Amino acid sequence: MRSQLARKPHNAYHHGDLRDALIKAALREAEQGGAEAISIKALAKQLGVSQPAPYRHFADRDALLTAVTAEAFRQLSALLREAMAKPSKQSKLSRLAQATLDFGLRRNGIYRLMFASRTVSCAAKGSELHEATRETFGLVIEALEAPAVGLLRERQALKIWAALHGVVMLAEQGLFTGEAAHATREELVEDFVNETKAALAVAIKDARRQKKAGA
Amino acid sequence: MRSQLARKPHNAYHHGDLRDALIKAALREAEQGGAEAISIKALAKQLGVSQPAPYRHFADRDALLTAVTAEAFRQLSALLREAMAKPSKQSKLSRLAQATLDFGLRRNGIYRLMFASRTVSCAAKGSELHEATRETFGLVIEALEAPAVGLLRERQALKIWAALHGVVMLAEQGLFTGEAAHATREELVEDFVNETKAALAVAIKDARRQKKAGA
DNA sequence: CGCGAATGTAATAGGATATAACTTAGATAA
DNA sequence: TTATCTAAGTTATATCCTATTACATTCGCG
Repeated sequence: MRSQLARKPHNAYHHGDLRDALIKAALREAEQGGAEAISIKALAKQLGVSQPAPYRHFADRDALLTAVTAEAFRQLSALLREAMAKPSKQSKLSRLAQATLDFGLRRNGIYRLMFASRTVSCAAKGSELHEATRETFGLVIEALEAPAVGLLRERQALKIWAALHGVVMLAEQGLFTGEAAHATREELVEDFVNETKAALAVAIKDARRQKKAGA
Repeated sequence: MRSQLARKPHNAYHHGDLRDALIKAALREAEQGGAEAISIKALAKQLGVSQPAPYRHFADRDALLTAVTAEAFRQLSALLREAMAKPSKQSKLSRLAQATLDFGLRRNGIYRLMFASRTVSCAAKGSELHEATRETFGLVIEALEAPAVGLLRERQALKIWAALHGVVMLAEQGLFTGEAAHATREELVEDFVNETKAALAVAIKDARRQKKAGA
């Protein structure tokens, strides 16, 4: 649907590129208040168009939220890619993990929009959103820097990804302030990272041993 | 605020015990659609009272949501307590973990209400909701069946709690359907449980060794 | 019994989603 | 170049929801 030709005017209509403007403005709104903070009416006013104008680009509020969520996933992917690319003495996985935590805490509302709503699970298989989430998860697998031994790699990716989300979730709930405040979020994330590395190392060794025994 | 006397009529006013009825009805609504599915107007209609009647018991929608969330946490606590109490060859931690996963998937909407909104983090220290969440987390610590060695026990509780939530979250997002579907949610949870046990055992041994060395 | 607080109702304001009918601008083709 | 078609936007409106205000009822207590 997005025109790949005509780069400059992109979708230049009466009032400019409303579709993209809506997504960007909605992302700004969600930054603090999450999905609830996104109001079609308010966005329209903010962008200087009439209140029903957005409905020319999105069937309903949910459709807008879906597009916004997809964009958020792409931004997260970009962030993770960047974190993994920059040279560092830390491992790729560690950098990805800390970047995810950072994203989840800094862009709190966006994070909730992405992971705490049912938007994602309703995304159809070929949809923009589905592709965006798969891309992000692909980076997690990449960050493991492990060969594809059986299905173990995917499993470890799932585990570290789950653990990361749990930490972000608890951090936002304030479970780290209180008697357990001694364990910083970063420490817990590093724990999970190390456990993942250890489990992967063991699994790979096992797989090689089996291969050798078989050969 | 809850009257501890007058058990039978409880708070029998004009139309019965509206406050509790609202909370229960709201929980029913949230069961499927999460917090968004809770409409004060609809609840009032359902319970046969006028639309503004609920405002006699809750300052606004948020106040109702907070009370509902607290009730949900108490229900989760009861479930976990039950799972931990029943005799089984599995460990307490394993039973707590699987029960949490079960709750998160079965009562999807309720779960999102509890963990995916900002309601909890806004709960003041002595509030009903805050107490309810602390009680639940207390059960996690209890399930570890570990002595209070330094702060390690709380840290392990945080970690397993975080990991569990991550698994529920990803499961609801459908990340387990697809190429990674081979790893069931239950398997991942059991992985985390075992890692927690292993880490605890090591930590306790270390702590004892240090104590002995010091003595 | 009667008074006051707790509880509930009717009326209403205000904000949000969404649809229908009409208008304008931009592209396309005879 | 102009007629026309379609995409994009506007005004008006229906519907739903939250929330407040002012008024009515009923319960319990002195």
